[in-house]
Amino acid sequence: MDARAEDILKKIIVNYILTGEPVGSRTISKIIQEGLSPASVRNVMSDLEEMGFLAQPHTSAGRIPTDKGYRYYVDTLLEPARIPSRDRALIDESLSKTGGEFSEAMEIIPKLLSRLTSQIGYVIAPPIQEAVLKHIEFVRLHERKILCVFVDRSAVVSHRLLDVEQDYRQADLERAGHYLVEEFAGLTLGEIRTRLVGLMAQEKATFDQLLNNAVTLGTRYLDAQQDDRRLVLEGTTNIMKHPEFSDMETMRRLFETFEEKHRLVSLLDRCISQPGVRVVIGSEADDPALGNLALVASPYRLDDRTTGLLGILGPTRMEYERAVALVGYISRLLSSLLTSHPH
Amino acid sequence: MDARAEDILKKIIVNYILTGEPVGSRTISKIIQEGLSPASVRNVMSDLEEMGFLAQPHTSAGRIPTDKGYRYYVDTLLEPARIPSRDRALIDESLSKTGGEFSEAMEIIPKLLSRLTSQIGYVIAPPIQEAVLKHIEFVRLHERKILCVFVDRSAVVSHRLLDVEQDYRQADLERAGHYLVEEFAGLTLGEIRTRLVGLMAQEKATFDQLLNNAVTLGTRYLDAQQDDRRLVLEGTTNIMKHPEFSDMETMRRLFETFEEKHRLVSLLDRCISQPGVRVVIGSEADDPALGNLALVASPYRLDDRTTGLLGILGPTRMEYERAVALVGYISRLLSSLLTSHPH
DNA sequence: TATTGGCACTCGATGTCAACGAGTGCTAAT
DNA sequence: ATTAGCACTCGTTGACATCGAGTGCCAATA
Repeated sequence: MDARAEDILKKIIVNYILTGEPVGSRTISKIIQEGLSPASVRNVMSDLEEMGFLAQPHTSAGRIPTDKGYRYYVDTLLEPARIPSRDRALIDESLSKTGGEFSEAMEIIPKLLSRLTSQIGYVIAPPIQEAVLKHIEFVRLHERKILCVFVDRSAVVSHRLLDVEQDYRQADLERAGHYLVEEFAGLTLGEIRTRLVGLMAQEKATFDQLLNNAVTLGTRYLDAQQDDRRLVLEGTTNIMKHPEFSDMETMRRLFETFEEKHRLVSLLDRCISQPGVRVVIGSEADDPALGNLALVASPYRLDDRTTGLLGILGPTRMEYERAVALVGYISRLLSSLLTSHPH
Repeated sequence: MDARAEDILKKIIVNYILTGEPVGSRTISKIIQEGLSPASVRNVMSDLEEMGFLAQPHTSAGRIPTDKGYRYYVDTLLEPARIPSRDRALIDESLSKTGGEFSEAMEIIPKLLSRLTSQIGYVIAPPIQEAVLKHIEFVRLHERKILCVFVDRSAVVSHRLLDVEQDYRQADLERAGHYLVEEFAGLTLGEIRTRLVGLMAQEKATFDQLLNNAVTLGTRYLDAQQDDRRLVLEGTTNIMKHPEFSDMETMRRLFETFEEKHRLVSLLDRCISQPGVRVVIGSEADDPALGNLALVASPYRLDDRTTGLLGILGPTRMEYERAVALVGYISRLLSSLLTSHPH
């Protein structure tokens, strides 16, 4: 792949992203620096097609990028874009309004991403196992039913109904909650689980009633705890604006996917490994529902752990430069907010 | 409107609901009991059109019902349908699994409605003012930030961040929470607000610190409390199955409406007044986004207050008999579960 | 040897036209 | 009051021609 071919590939992709129309040799010939005739451009295009970077919708149409073409573009040809200062101002202001409170950032960031890109914005919260205990509370609802409310350090609240065998008194439940907070506040759920298992292993008889309750209820809660990570999507309707999704049936399946959030989460999760912005294009995400969608994702750090993910989701034909720049900027900003601040 | 016209109107509507095609005079002539020629049927149809019950998509097509036609059908011609016993079994089983726990019924019922009708199912929770205090808890997050967690008797949990002027100690917060529970458990938020206002009115100096904290925080929480009612929608993608919604732009606006839930809530709220199943058809809900949608709604009772709503939302061309029967049955069943059970 | 002008060819998009048929409204006969 | 008959309407379908953007290939060119 020589420099000229790269240049032409890039121009085709940029043009196609802009217009949505297959682009022909004449168009490229006109915008190219060194005067090249359409015929020459055609030769190059033909090569690019043979290499799998371009495709023709039909014989007498121009070329459009394939997923492989986008891939090459994103990996090799992408130039870092500057974020317009008004966008940057909006981001800075919105994020500072959260006061570094993670639970609020979870709401705002997908909205921000969606609004700035006209695509779908999303955020995935860190796995629940890494939530840090701030407060836990058991409330007796009636005879055998207890509500457990868990508060994470970042003010994320989750709760769960527990069916228990015996009838606890509310006062005992409170003491159990207190005990757990005293003992485990500041630890992650994962760590707490380990400790509880350890305690369980010790001989049960040595426990006093309080301890016993606390351990039992704590374990019950952790067991009931699903392994789901909260996912917030915003701007799903934006996808309907793109003409490439005019088929109702595909559309419907796509929206069903959006509703089954866990599927999306597990898909997105695979991107979390390395830091920095990553782009997954269409078929690379081996999920048929995401047929011609691409996603731009970046992990963010919370306390020097990189466990959450944020980004955008849109048609493969999207403005990658802008998207990558925005996602990168927001994830860096969020990370710094979350680590500088007490939460 | 004589009996024969009614009969014909009904047959047209039933047929149209079934097939989705405009229905012509021949079709009706064939299925009518007393032999009537197509020509006679045409005369009646012409009258019905003049009266505004039917319309023609174009001159050489059959007739389709207008909103007014559906209205007449629903009000006058609808015969109570029996619910297939397998559906009934499914409903009974699903609802009994909730154990009468309202918070769980909120999840299950819209799914049930959506699944049984292939439309959109929804439930609106009672207004927050009527929530009955079971437990309240204040958690100090940091200096000026407090998290308030509220638990309703039906295990519905809601929470809110409060910015406060002074730095409370966690122990004080706990005592304040306790005090509120002791004093006000079993009262609705509305009632509690009244009492708190009363307490505030008494001379502040007479309060001890504990009381003072409790009153202040309680009031702060109630003030921060938005007046939003929780709405759960399920099966929104079902709407895409219907050919009458093939236009992407309309579709997009519709889905945006679904996302702005408060708009839907206020729309649905208007139906809450009288008991029993109600049907609102298309234009009657003066919201352009719901263009050719109809909704079937029934309030349900929680403790002899009828304040929640449940039902389905679908195209005006829907099986009203089935829908009305299902919504009625489920709302009656839910009401009885919620009043017989301790929650 | 790389580039380019020229040219035949492909194929979707657009438009026109006729045939079809489902359905209507009207009128005159029953 | 009902209905058979008939002319009329109008969306749908398919055939066909035209247009034009774009291609592939080849021979000429620098």
